[in-house]
Amino acid sequence: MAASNILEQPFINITNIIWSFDHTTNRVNILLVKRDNQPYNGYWALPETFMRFQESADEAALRLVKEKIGMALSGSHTEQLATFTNKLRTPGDRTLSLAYMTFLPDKPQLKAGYGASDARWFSMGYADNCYTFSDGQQTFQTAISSTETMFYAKFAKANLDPTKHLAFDHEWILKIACDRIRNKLDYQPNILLVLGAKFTLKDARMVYSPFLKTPVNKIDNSNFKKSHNKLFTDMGTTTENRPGRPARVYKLAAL
Amino acid sequence: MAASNILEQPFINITNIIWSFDHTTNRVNILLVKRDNQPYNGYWALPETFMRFQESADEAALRLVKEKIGMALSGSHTEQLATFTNKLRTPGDRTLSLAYMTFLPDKPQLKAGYGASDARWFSMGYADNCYTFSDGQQTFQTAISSTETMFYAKFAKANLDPTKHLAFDHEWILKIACDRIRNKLDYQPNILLVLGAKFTLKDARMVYSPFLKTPVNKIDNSNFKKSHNKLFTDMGTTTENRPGRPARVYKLAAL
DNA sequence: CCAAAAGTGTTTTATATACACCCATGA
DNA sequence: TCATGGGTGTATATAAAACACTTTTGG
Repeated sequence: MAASNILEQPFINITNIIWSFDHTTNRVNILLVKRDNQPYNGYWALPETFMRFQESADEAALRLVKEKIGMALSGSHTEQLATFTNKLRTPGDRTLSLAYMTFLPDKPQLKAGYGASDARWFSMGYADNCYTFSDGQQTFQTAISSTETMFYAKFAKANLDPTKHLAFDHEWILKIACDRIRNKLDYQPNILLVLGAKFTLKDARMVYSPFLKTPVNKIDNSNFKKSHNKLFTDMGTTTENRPGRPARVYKLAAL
Repeated sequence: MAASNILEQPFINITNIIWSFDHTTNRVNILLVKRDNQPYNGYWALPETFMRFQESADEAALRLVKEKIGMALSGSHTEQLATFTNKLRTPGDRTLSLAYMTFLPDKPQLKAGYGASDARWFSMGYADNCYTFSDGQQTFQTAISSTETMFYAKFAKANLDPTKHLAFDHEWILKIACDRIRNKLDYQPNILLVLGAKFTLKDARMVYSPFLKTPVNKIDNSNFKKSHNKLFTDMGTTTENRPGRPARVYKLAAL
């Protein structure tokens, strides 16, 4: 595609990291799509859309969720991550990405199609230097580089294998996303919205686990409750048919 | 792929909050310019520029600094704040702002001109609900609203007085900026770059003071040192000709 | 009554706050 | 040697971490 428009400004792209939680595997997930167009044809990538003239970026992010998963959400589930404008991030044309994160209250089945050849949930894990996302067959990981310049310097030189790497700078964007969520875990854990309206403390610890790179049973429930009870509101008790004392349920406290 | 038509995507604007420190008044300052074109002609505003096709947003922010103050800076003095895309933020045309912050190592004299009818330093203070910025004649303040929707709802209805209010949503952008700096004061106080290469603990406390909404002498030097010494590197002692023990000087520790 | 799941309490340790005291310099 | 500016130390309060213990359910 040839540059450019009259204004000589880059294209504006919305990139959305869509988070969910699988209550059977107790794992945090993100949505990845397999690209069906150039550039990076055949690569897995974060869902993207171009921004339209008569919408805000937040609205575009929500439209993307509706297009990909057919789920209408309120703005309270979406937040801005950052804007990525490095010149090396797109081959050929200049495109900048406004990155958002959406926290789905459940994990819907994915329909095929919608402009991509495939769309799947990838469950989150962690390694020493990075976070991992796997669908059982393929595993991708967040960028290792710690600074933007380091990342793009490597990135521009590399010829990426589509079975090991995501399209564009999406491994960098994902790194920024995971770091951001981790930093907000102790004062504004919006990531818990993936648990739906109510959750138990164990649910919450299972969400925290990969971000803290700590197994769930290593996160002490007593201490966890004490340090986070300002963030949660008690909503009563569950009635589940299983051995053991029923757990209390909480919701995120209003800021 | 759509979007190559300029009518289908908003304009991209770079807004830069340029911070400095006045060593005679011991006050933190920001640069404001008086607009000389529509919209908001005659209003004071944050410095802005349109983004060019062959530059990153970070480069555009640095170009803006060079145009406004004639100072060539490295990227390490600039950081991204957020991107503002609300539909109500610009009358008529849709324009989104990529907001950056630049921390100048000193406070240069401002030359007139450069596309604005005036450009001045405004020194920072604080009131109960907001931060204030004054040049001695006029005082502007950061937005009072606590959420984005609240701010823009009020903003769209108001007919703003140019002697009391900044152009566009700049009072909101400034609020986000001050809040961000405040939050990072205890783990990544880049705002201290306004003090130049070296600074004393008292200098640092004078920068912290308005963000914490606390008078300098209420910030205990002993405790301040203990809780921030991981962030600072000792660089020796000053030799100033004034009564009192010479202060140690520090620089920001490398992350 | 036992095992499983969850919640409570206590001790230890680290960090934050308040405040008293000591040191180095110029006049 | 005194006032001024700056650094050091201690005692107290508060919060974090580790871990032992009690409660509630199903079988």
